[in-house]
Amino acid sequence: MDTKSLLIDTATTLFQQKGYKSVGLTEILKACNVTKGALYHHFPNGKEELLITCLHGLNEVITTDIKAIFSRHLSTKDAILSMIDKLILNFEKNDTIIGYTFSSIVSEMATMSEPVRIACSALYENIQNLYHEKLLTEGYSNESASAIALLLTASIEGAIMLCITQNSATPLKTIATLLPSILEVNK
Amino acid sequence: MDTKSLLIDTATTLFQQKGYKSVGLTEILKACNVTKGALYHHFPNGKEELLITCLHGLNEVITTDIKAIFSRHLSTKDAILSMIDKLILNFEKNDTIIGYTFSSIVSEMATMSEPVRIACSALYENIQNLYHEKLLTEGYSNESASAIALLLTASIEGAIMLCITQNSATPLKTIATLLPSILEVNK
DNA sequence: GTCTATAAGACGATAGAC
DNA sequence: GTCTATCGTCTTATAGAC
Repeated sequence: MDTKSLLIDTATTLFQQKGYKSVGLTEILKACNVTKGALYHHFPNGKEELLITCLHGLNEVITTDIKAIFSRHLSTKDAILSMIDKLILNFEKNDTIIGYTFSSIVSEMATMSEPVRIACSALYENIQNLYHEKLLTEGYSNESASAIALLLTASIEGAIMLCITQNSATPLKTIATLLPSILEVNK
Repeated sequence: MDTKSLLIDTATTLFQQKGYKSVGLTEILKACNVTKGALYHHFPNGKEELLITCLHGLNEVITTDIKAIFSRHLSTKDAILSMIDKLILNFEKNDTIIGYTFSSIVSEMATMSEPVRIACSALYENIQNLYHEKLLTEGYSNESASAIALLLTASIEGAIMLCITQNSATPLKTIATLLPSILEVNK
């Protein structure tokens, strides 16, 4: 793998695990055996540019992943439940959720850096759009589809935060039992 | 106000606005005209001890606030809607939600410091207990009351994160339109 | 494109006077 | 209980050799 991709991959994982400020450049560099010179060659504007690139990459990963899950399940309900199952498995393996959430970065950086805020906003918008489209194919109205897409995004992100705080996957499991009825009622 | 309380109040606001790592000790000290010597007299273990004290204080503030709102509204539905209204007002005034959320601290610190994680966990548990009790008085079963309490906490915290990311109160407003039906269905 | 060495500053924390 | 001065350490970022 080329140096640039290696840097992005390593940094993405570390940022998701520890947040932005807690991860030093030296830590990223050590983790993938790259030196400062190389980093500043690929990212002239330094750490923040690296973070934003990571967020763009995450956008693509999440999109293709959700699309794949959605194509395997006809109903939004089954698709969402399968997504949450994957999150739970991910959490129980790594003690943190890598690859899906970026709440640490959002809450740490959204008020500090406008470019980062915009990148995070695009990511959430993207996820909600995927939910929205799936709901439309099931006959939901445009308004209720977008409202439910938002509720799904919010409750899943909130549940992930509770999981991290409690050190347990229970919150995600509980959410999974309640979401089906929400989907049915608002159809 | 005594120096210790002044430090706690100032630090609480700053931590909620900017997160933990982004706020330097010097910034807190300048904001309330206190010197390093005084801070380390009241908090010998430094910044992290100050944070944990802030979280404990936040716990009491949130508890009394939610209890007051709950006593003014008979149904959980009305109480929650009134709570969200207050969050929206808070957000539109300050561009950040001060006094209620601590998501920035959770996601930044939960994986980094075990004492902080425990303090955050206690805070969420407390909030969920308040919801839980209120739901019990309305005749919800014990299990469904605790499940809904969790969903309420998760979806509101998630919505706050979306508000911060999008720089708009719309996510909270949307959540408010959906929560009533969730409360009715699971009764 | 990658390396090392170094700059310049911020950080949390401490010591000792008052 | 509060003050100032200072200590190490860590941080991001740069300069210049290869």
